[in-house]
Amino acid sequence: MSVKPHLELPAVAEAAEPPACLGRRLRLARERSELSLRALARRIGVSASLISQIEHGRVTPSVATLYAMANELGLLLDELFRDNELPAQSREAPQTAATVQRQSDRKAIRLASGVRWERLTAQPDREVEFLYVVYEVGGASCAPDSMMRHGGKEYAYLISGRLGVSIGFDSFELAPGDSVSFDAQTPHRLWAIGDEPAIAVWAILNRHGDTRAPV
Amino acid sequence: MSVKPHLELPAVAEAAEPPACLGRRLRLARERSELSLRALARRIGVSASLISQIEHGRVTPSVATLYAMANELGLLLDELFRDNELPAQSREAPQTAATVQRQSDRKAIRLASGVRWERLTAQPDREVEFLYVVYEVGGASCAPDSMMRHGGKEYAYLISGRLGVSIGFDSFELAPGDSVSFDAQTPHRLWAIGDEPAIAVWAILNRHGDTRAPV
DNA sequence: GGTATCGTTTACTGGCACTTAACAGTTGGC
DNA sequence: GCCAACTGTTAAGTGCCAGTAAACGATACC
Repeated sequence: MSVKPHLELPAVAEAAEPPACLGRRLRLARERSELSLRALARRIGVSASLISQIEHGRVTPSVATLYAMANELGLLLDELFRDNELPAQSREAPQTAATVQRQSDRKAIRLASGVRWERLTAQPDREVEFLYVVYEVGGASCAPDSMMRHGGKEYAYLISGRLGVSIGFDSFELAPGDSVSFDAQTPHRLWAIGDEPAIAVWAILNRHGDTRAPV
Repeated sequence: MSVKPHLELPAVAEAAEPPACLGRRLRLARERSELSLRALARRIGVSASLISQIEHGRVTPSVATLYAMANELGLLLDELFRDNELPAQSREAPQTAATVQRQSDRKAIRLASGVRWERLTAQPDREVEFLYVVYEVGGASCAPDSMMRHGGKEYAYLISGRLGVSIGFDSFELAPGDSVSFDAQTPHRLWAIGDEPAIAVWAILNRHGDTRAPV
């Protein structure tokens, strides 16, 4: 990062230096979203060539640009460049106990309403559903004028975006870092607020009968 | 972001523009960590004045710098600048049902071993512990040569950093986005790997007797 | 008083995050 | 065929701003 001081106290940590894989991931995400270079560029107000260069690692974007890209592609900044490179090492670890669920091979389902569920447990679990949920912009857990009811309890932690939560007659707006928990018997509805997808971790307990239907 | 094109297709979304509160949050985080400007600056290899300017919003840092700062302060990039400003609005919402737990007023406990637990539920919950856990660099759930056993089941989703997981005789290394789940009866141990804190969301189910003790 | 800290501010600059423009490879319609 | 409209890539140039050093005023301790 920039010129090193000549005769200064030694810098303890170098750290930083965005990983090389960052560009590759951005490209993968963009392709997954089926956006062309120019389409994405227009959406976030930069040139197409810049995107190309970023994806090729020729330049590192500014925070603003990177942030806008991540937003538009519905992915987390942190996931984006923690861990340098998908580790071939951890792959070698046998899936033995089958307790670990890698991000890359989660089972996912898309709901029509603009919500994506990704199961965080390797196998289906009878007691708990542990989920990574993405509420796309405009997405909601169910139709605008209806609410859910089912058995069990729900716990959620909002990672990013803004999530609208209606539980019974109360409504809340969650910001990243906020969390909710409630009895799933009371009618509830969740939806993304604003112009970025809302991303949350959910734990749903004992939804036995799973009478999942609008009340 | 930079000069606007003169006679070009209109940019659909402006987006981006790091929020003004970013600096304030960084400062709060630094003060919470009890690091001086210069100490932090030295750790991440930049000048102290730069940090000051960033915290005052006079400049926006590069990704590398911001990333390094977030790391050093043990906070998430996404939490850092999604949601512009702590919303006074959501404050006005009555804590009525007491289901929502705001990030800012979580109950936290620090374990001696370099692990911080923050409770994600507004009240203690008898069935489930829903937690935000930070494993500081070098932090671990228990002593290096010991493991935990207790009742119930555990579910974790790694938000950032790297987390070592030993369950029974198996060991794993989790990358951000990965998750684990296991029966808490089998001896287990968790620890941060690498030079950044590991941050995870945990759901711990029915740890009834809570005979939390090294096996 | 000295000499550590602490955080702040000024003035300067070098690099690089951006741009535009031209490029080559497709698809598809007529 | 050949134009048009799209894909992504690259070269060249520049303006800005993320970074620096250095001096600043405060507080604190001996």
